[in-house]
This record gives sequence, structure tokens and C-alpha cells, in this order.
Amino acid sequence: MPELPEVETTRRGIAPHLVGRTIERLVCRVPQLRWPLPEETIPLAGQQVLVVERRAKYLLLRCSNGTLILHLGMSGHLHLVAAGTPPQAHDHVDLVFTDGSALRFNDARRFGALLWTPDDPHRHPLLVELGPEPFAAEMDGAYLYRRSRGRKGAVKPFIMDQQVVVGVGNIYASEALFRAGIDPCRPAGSIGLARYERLAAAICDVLTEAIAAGGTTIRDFTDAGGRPGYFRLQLKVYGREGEDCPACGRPIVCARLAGRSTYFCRKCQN
DNA sequence: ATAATAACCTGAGGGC
DNA sequence: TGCCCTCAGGTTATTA
Repeated sequence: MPELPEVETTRRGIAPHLVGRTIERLVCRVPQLRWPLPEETIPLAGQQVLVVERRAKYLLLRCSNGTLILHLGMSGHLHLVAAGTPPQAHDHVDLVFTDGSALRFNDARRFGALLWTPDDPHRHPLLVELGPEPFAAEMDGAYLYRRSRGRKGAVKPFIMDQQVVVGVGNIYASEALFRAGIDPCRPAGSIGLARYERLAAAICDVLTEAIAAGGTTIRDFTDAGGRPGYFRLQLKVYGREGEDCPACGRPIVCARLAGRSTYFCRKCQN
């Protein structure tokens, strides 16, 4: 479910409520997430939350003695609950604070993850191989051009590869390629520098606009306050098979690339 | 090394 | 109403 804008929206929602709070304990009702949650090995009691960061689609709760690494998977949500709020279906984990309120993790499909590291989280095996943030200065057209040389796979899976650039998922990949006028099926290595410059800009633009709108809610994404994101209204192609292309009026088509639905306009993208 | 596929889960929606 | 099928915003493991 969550791509970079949804994770960033979540971070902004929870951070003001977490920073400076002291953790009392971790309550785990269902430890079977992407990896079994080793609850007893996470020494959270008495620690303070110092800052809440985002790296790629991961949230990093920097605490006094280490970092809680969180991934929302496809269906994960975080929200804050008052003391005594009874858990509902798929409320798997609570991070309980000393006043009894809690950060609650809900994840129907359980593809999400919670991990603890006492070390620099950026050196954690899950994070160390990640590509640059889309807004980093180094992530420009020249970078994408260089990384794509010799790659025969389609450009859409290429920009969704978290080792190339992080944060771009299935929705925003289609949207960015539409904005850049690039056919998502084209081999990544066959695209020139000028078009990668357009693509790099399009990725930044669409992610920035989506963050400003609070993310995209297709099915069930909500922010920490339970509100949906409104960028769905601004999607040009994703989920719009058969509708008119907003630029030329021809029907938007859907293809399957690397197992993922891919939406584009045959006339405007080539 | 690269790229496609299966797998991990639950729930919603469509067709019959 | 129920059953079976497909699909879903992600990532990892396995297979060519």
C-alpha cells in the first residue's frame, strides 16, 4: 500500500506525538509479520523517542539506545490510541508510552515489519543497499542514465528497483512515466540522457505533489489521524484503464510488467 | 549479474 | 447466499 508519500505522511502524523515520549513496553498480539517479531529481545522499556526519520519506505524511530525500524508493507497503518483503547482486528503491535497511550500497528496482510537495531540503522542489511532518496542531489537524470546502461528490462521495474532509487512504487512509477512521456515497457538501457532528465524531474514532482496531498488512498491507506490521502484525485493514469488520456483523449491502457499492473497512454508515451 | 516468477497474507469484488 | 477466481500501494527467495 504505502509508497514514499504515504510513509512520509505517516511520519509527519506520528512524529509530533512521539518525540520526547518515554516507552513503557512493546505489546505484541501477533508476532508473525514479515519476520517474526522478537519481542523479548527489544529493550525498549524506559527509552525515549528522540526523532522519527524516514529512509526509503522505512520509518526509523530513533530511541535512546537504538532504533526501531518499521515497514508498512502493503497494508500497514500506524495510528495513535488513547490509554485503554481496545484492539481491533489486525491490531498486531502497540508501542505503549508511560501515560498508557500507544502507537498502534495494524496490518491485515502482515507484510509489514518491525526490527530493532542498537547500531546505525543505515548500516542494517535491509537499508545498506538502498539507492538514493529521490530528492537527493545525486539522483538526477545523469544518475538514472548511468545506472540504466546495459539494462534490458523495462524502465518501469527499473525505477521501482529500490537499489536504483527508493520510494517509487507501483502507483507513482506509472504516474512519473506518463509525465515524462516515456513508454513504461521500453528497455531501460535504450533511453537517452535527455529523457532520463525529464523522468528524474517527474519522479520528484509527482512525489512532492503526493506528499502535499497527504498521499494516495486507493483502498485503505489512512494517515496517523485516520484520514485518507487525496492524491488519488490527481492521478492521471493509474487505475484509469479505458478512461480518456488527459492529454490526448485516447484510452488509457493497462499492461502487466514484472507482475505489476502498469497504466499508460500509447500515444503520449513512447 | 539480470530479470521474471513464486511466495508471503488477508480481504474485497466480480461472475456464476 | 455462497463459491471460486482475480486482484491489491511491497519485498524477498527462487528460478532461468
